[in-house]
Amino acid sequence: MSLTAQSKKTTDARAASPTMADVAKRAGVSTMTVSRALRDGASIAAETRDKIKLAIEDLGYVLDQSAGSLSSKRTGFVAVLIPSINNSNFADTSRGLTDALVGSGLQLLLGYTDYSTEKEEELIGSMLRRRPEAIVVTGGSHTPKARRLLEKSGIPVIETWDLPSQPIRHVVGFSNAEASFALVHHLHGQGYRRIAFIGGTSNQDTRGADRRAGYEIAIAALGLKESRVMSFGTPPISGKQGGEAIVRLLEQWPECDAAICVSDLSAFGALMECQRRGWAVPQRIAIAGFGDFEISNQCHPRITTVGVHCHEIGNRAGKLLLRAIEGERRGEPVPAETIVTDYEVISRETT
Amino acid sequence: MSLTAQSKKTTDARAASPTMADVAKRAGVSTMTVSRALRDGASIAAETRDKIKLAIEDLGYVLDQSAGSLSSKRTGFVAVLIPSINNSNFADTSRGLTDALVGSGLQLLLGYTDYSTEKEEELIGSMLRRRPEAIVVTGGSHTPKARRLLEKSGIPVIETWDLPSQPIRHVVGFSNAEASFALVHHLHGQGYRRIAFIGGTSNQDTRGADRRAGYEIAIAALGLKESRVMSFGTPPISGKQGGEAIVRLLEQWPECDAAICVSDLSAFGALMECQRRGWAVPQRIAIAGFGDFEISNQCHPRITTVGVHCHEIGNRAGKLLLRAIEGERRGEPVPAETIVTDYEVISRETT
DNA sequence: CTCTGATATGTTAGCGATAACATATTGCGG
DNA sequence: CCGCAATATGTTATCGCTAACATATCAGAG
Repeated sequence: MSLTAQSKKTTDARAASPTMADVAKRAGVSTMTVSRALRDGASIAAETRDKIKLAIEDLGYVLDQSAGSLSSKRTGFVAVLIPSINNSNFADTSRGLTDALVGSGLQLLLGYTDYSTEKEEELIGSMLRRRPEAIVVTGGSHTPKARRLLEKSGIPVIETWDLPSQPIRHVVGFSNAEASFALVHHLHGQGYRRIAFIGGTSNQDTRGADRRAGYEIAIAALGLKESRVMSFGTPPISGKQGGEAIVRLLEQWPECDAAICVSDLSAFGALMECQRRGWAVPQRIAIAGFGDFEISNQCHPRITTVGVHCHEIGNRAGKLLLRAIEGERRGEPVPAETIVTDYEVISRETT
Repeated sequence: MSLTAQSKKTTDARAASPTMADVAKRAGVSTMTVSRALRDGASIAAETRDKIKLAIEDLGYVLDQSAGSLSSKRTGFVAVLIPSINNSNFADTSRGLTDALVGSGLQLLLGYTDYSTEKEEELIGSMLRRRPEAIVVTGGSHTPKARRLLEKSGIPVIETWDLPSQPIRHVVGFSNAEASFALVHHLHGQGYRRIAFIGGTSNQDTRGADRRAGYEIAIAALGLKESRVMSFGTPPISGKQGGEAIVRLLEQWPECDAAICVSDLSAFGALMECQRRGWAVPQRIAIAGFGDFEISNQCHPRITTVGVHCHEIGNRAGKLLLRAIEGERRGEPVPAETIVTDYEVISRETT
């Protein structure tokens, strides 16, 4: 207390961050001018801008965007909910989104639902509290409350990776059931007749459930009498679980000549387990996956799978939401859009 | 214009989201009471709380946290920068962070640097503009400006996955060089003498560079005359690149009996390529990775690697930052802490 | 010279919540 | 039945920034 008393505002508690007012004062301009200098090409004299930049440097000033958003109603971010951080498919989708948003001033705020709709509901709540400018969710299956939150959010909502029968608004995705159906057809075309399906034990992973449904429908449509579904592990099932599942599968139905796994990861695990046990793939049993993960094209033998255009899903979702945000901003009506993305069976060495 | 004119505040432009004032009005209380009802155990009459909850339901009100943070100085999130979304090591670390932060009211805001310090600098800027309560970065290598930003940020800073010689503040990590050194020693102990190193062509990935440095030091320390470094591809190198690299390696140094790959992913690619070419692993050449990715324990044969405790790194970083935030809040001095995490060589079938 | 329309900057009034400080209201011991 | 502490609620003043609307300056047309 014996030292010189200083201005309360500037030296209170270990130097609170400088504000725009501090910068303005130092540069000898008004805060509004600072604000303008910090953003787009508002008309600012080069000299003034330089003075301001200097003051900012000197003070180590960093704009407080949350204060700015309160005033401007623009938070500059988009909420994106994906099931898991550790799935290259969704990683690709968020990469696609990021790519689409470059230069738009929008950032991604990612949230992970762990394949749980309850967790999704919670996340939607906490995202919405931060006022994103749009929200992208994975799949079309939500808790009633989550759905209500999305519907009333007042921002563009995009459901991805599925074609929900009752979309909330925009959709960018494909039919997992149809893609799975196509894969069964492909195996059938290659001569396989006793085709099994390996997946998780619950329907929490709705895309996994859809793929199983597509499998069942295809089996029936092809007149293959028996459907053989081996459920093992909580979705999303891991490589290890894929390995265990194929062992059980061949114990239960030794006559199987092909197995479709719910994802490439489980297909990979199944393949490795077969190698460990000396079961020739595809001679003893053919294996196919889903999703075209990088690993499927690297391992030996390479895994037959269904390529889904993950990056494109994200990219088109990103472009769509930019249009939607822009449209809403200028008060134009933005019609709900459904974009159906492509998929294709990629035949490789395991079938 | 012929319809009944309504209150400007409430029916302006397609129903702007209701505010706390709307809720307060409907519930017949003040905004402060609503604010209290929405948070921790402030003293609120049960009856009042119910009235408020009802009003919130009716209006579909969602708290605007950005407005709240402006006033309370608490944004409720922590910035986390990791090199890549598509690397299970970093995924595990952010999982560990998330786990540590459960119940603290803090959320993670993830950013991906793509192994680029320029991108990191940019991200640090945009993160800081949103006023996180702490920031966790990967590695100890930053641009000068990024470093300055972090130092002046006024929030707890934690560097992870490395032991920087001049830490900014807190550190949770291990020495990649040391771990790599240990792996070379292990291979040497198994009888391998002509050990090579496979990695990327640049030092952008500093952890990769550290691992190579550890390899070189070990080679010298063990008196193995020649160090054989095969650089191929821009880090982080993929499985495919690992596969190409091992082919080149054995063209250039056919006498090699072991290869250490900069990461498990490249080790996996190398292993698969060997299988494809009929080179027996580990008889023709032993292969080791780094990071103990799940895949290394699933493939066949299983890959020798170095287990680093990714989840623990994240978890301890999370706990550390909670302490630091709490300490700063109550004005206590928070000493810089360095937490060194463990690693271990995991010997499996490829060596 | 005056007027017009760029260009550059300032002023004022919030954005929607919360901190901090009142002010009722209640319960209960004395 | 008074007074004091605990409980429940209200008031006021920001938080740091930007929208919207002035205002000032200046070049060149008329």
